[in-house]
Amino acid sequence: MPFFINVILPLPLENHFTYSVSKAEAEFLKPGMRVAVPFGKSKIYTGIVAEVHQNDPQIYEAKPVEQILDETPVVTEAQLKFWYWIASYYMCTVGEVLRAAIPSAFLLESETIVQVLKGVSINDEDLSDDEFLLFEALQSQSSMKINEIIQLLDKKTVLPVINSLVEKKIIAVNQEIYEQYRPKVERHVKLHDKYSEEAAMHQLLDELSRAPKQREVIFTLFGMAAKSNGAVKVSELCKASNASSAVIKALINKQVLKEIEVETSRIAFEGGELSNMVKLNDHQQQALEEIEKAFETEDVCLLHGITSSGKTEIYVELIEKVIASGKQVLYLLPEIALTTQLITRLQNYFGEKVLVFHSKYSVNERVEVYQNVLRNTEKARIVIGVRSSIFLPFHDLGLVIVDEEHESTFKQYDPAPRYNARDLAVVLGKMRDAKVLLGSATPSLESYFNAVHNKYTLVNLDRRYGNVLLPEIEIVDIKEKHRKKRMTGHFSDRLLEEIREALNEKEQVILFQNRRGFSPILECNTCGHSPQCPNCDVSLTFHSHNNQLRCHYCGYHIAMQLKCMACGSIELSTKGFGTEKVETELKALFPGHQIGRMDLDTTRGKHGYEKIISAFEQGEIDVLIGTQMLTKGLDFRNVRLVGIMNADTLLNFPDFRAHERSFQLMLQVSGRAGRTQKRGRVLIQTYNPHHQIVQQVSTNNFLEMYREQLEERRNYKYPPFYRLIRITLKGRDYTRVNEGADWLATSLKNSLHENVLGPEFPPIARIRNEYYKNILIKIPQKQSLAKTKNLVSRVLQSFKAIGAYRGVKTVINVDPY
DNA sequence: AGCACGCCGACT
DNA sequence: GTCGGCGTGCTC
Repeated sequence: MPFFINVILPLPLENHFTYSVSKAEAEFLKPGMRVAVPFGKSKIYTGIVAEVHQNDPQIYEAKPVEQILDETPVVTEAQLKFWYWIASYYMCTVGEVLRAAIPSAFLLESETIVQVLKGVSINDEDLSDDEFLLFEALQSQSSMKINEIIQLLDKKTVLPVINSLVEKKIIAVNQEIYEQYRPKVERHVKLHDKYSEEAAMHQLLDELSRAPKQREVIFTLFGMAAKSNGAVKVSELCKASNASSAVIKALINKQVLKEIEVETSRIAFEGGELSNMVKLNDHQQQALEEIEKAFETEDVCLLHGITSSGKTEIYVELIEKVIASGKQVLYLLPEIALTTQLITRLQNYFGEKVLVFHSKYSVNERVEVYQNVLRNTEKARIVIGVRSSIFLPFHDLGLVIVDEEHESTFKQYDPAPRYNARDLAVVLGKMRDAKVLLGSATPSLESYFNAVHNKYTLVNLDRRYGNVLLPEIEIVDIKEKHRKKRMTGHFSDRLLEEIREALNEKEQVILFQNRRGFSPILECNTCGHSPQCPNCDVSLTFHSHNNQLRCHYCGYHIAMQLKCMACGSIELSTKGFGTEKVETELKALFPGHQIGRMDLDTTRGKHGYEKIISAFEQGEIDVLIGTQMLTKGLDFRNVRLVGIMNADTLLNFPDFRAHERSFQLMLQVSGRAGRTQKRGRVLIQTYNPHHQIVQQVSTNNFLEMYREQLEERRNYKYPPFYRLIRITLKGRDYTRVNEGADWLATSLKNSLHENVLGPEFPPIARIRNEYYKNILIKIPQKQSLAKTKNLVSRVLQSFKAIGAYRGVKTVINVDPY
């Protein structure tokens, strides 16, 4: 009886694919192993074995697997189960989950390689120009990839050329599979074995008497090798002996030194003293005890601890106990780059038991982290990571901590799977019998609701560490200030006064300006026209540092215009304001002080953030202007004043979570002020000083915000009372998108009635020349989630079958955030 | 998602 | 008349 395997391919395809294997292979293969399989006419993909079975697929003939890539599974059965859950909940394919879940270096893809056959003689006249060009190129390069050929011939369809040459028996094509992961090797050298005898050694030194540099190297090597059993890193030897690598190379050539390559880890913890456990204060101790007590019977706990109340120390205590019991800990953070301070702290406590899983890590680094977790090594006791680390192959997970659980970056927006790592943490916790701790100074309404309704246990921590006072929050009515002419650019007299005072006392200031999306746009004073992006429905924004007009959505840019593009007038002005504008104004107002800016533009590059942050920490920057990224986890000691330039842009955002977000954001920024004994001050500039959210921020009244917003959510049927599924339609053809959206909404309304909203154009209805339209489905608590999703899939399937709506793509987002 | 096969416009 | 564009359908 023949054997088969079902394979998950990293593609957005619903079906599973069956391949045939031999009996021996069937016995060897286990779910979770990688196999290379042919797919389609010419491609080879890496897939994960989902099942080994003997059910012959009657309707087609299964192809044999190309190659087995693993000796042991790289994906555990528990992970597979988790993947299927995710695919079903977030309405995507398992293949898409696979893509997101394992490091891309694990997924080798085939590359077609073209080579000239040996000993062919050709007749020029038999070949077309392109064929000849390719043949010529292959004379010098021996092999070429398809992409290279496309570049060489400068056209898209090169296959006919290749096929023709294959037919003429001039070239051959091969599939090559690349193992992308390469272990990192370091060059070490040691003394050649023949010098182990003392006599030989003396002779060598005599021989080298006329080569002082080389002698020096040998002596240095002695000194170093004593400590490291023989072999020494080349780079270190160079440094220590002050010799160039040429000297060492000469010694290697003379066979005095022997070169060896040592595999090393890219993710090693680089030394550093371990610090002792911090002593918890009474409030922290109490919170810790409450959490531990809750975990005796409950699975999920929400820690509501105000900013700088010392949540991290509580985490550390919990982690300590969990790893002592031999289990693993996952610590999820919204953005790693912004929390280097926290990572350093944890590494100081736990040393090399901590692994970090970064979005900016290279593929190789990711593979190493993954493999350490898979092998359950000593390094992988604690993993700190961003949302994707929820997919790591934990063996024995004891605790998942989701820090800053309200953060929207836990939700993946694009591509599928559009998962929320915070929610998945709770699911994973259930599946793996691990405890889950959600922590935040400003919990999300959803989590707080769950806590209030006894789904989670709520633990409060409302005292700042060291009893630091909460900052004093002052609201500045800029409408009033404008009327009284007390504004200088975007600064009110109050704000300027406070900045001046802080600077005089050599203290630092943070100014918060929401998103660069509100950067200045160019506007003609004569006709009011402002330059638009040709591909998207947005105005181009002005960037002064390179004097460009830029689209944030597609990257389109043109040089700054001197004349209005519509009427030719030269009277142009910039409207709206972003971080750049604030910076310019401030520099003019405080010429003697260092002013820094932190936003997407200035933090580009691998160490962008760190540079700015450390410059601020070192006091090289007096005033730091920034966007959202300032709000997270940074702990600056000397910040006296935080200014929120304009609260209204936040509040008026067209989203049902806008108010909740504004509250969270403003409170988080405020938390940056006065983290030491001296009381900090926060100034909020707004046109709506009586807005309830602004008021609630100023009185730090989370509960009132929670109750009020919850009431709105109830009234307008939003989470946590209703669950949401958003369907986005997009396509190049405006009419098709429109009509398709109408059809889809109508069909859904047939069964779901008033709980289908839209279709509506999103705020930006066209991006990269594609038109967008949204349909929102609201699911009441008592309505079955699974049944609703089933219905949605069925309707979508019929939609895709309608010819008139061809070219309209649909995107499903479950629990949009 | 890719990629091949198939049908219509701008060139030799 | 072909070359080369993109639109449709399939992939175990």
